[in-house]
Amino acid sequence: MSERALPYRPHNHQTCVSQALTDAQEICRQQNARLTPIRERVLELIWQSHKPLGAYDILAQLGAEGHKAAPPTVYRALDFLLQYGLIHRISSLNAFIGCAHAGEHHRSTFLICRECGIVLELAVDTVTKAIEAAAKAEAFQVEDITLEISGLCPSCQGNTGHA
Amino acid sequence: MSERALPYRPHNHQTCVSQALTDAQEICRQQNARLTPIRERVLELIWQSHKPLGAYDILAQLGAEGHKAAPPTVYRALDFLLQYGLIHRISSLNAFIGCAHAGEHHRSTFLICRECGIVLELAVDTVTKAIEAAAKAEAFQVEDITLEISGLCPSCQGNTGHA
DNA sequence: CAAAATTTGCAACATTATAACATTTGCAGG
DNA sequence: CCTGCAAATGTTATAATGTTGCAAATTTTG
Ligand SMILES: [Zn+2]
Ligand SMILES: [Zn+2]
Ligand SMILES: [Zn+2]
Ligand SMILES: [Zn+2]
Repeated sequence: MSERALPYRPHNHQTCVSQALTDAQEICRQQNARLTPIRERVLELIWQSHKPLGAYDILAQLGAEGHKAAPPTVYRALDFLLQYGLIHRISSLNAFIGCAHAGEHHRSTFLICRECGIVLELAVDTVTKAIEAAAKAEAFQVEDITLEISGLCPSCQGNTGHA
Repeated sequence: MSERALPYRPHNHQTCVSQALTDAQEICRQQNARLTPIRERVLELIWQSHKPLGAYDILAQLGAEGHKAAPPTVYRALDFLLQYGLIHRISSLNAFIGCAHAGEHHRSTFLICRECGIVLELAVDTVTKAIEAAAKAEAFQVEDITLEISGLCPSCQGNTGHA
């Protein structure tokens, strides 16, 4: 698996998309899961940028390209993609983003730029360890961690809207 | 400020409520903010348990006690309480919970029991430090942290629904 | 091919949150 | 007191997000 580009900087994003789709196909094949056309298309739409996409944005884009779908179609595709770890849900934004570590067991940290909207997904072991230690100290059994950090990405610092 | 009771174990919860309301009054007085009857009542309703409360639950309870309010009334009260750090929003649940550290500058970690719904708010320095270090390593400027851990609280472990 | 299971279509509905504008309330200056 | 402003609340409507239930189509299995 090749190194991923940093989302903030200009890069050949088509590579990100292709890689994500290829990985998804492989992951689904290994688990006998059916990456149907709709599911694959939704995944591709989510990967169209490094900004999270809302369910109704997906719905609108599907509609614009002729496939007039209803909400359940989109939510079911999203459920599938979540289940197989191909996307993540960003709770603080009610939106979805492609997983940058699909296939790898990981706990994610999301750095969300409030200015440009780009999200960087990290899997930092020290953070996970600190969180799990804190939970353990309270005898709490961790199942799922939602860690979303809002702020300014490197590109947007200094670009304070005084223009 | 006295030590707080652990929410999982039986305790005189009225003490939690009284303390929260007293603290809120003091905090608002210091900042020349008006803790109006509606705002205070919403805060009290949120503190009625250690489980997060949805905006429409609040709305229903206000209605049940004669004050037939509309959504904006509740959301405005919630905005006020959020602004002055008297409550927190739990993004993963679309619900609100009383702040256990009102008046203290802190970064919160929420331990959310999926079984009983009780939420424990922690302010653990090692976690905060690890997160800030991870963000700094990416040159990301942190403004807000959402950290919500879902799992089983001590009381609910073992109570696996085979009854 | 036929039965079973999964996936999709579709209509209605539920929940959460906000916009826009009118009215009331609290408070300061005259 | 009362007048005028700003903050807070009331009211109505609507937007945004997410779910239920059932029917039709598709895929898998035997
Ligand atoms: Zn890219
Ligand atoms: Zn940015
Ligand atoms: Zn209590
Ligand atoms: Zn519990």
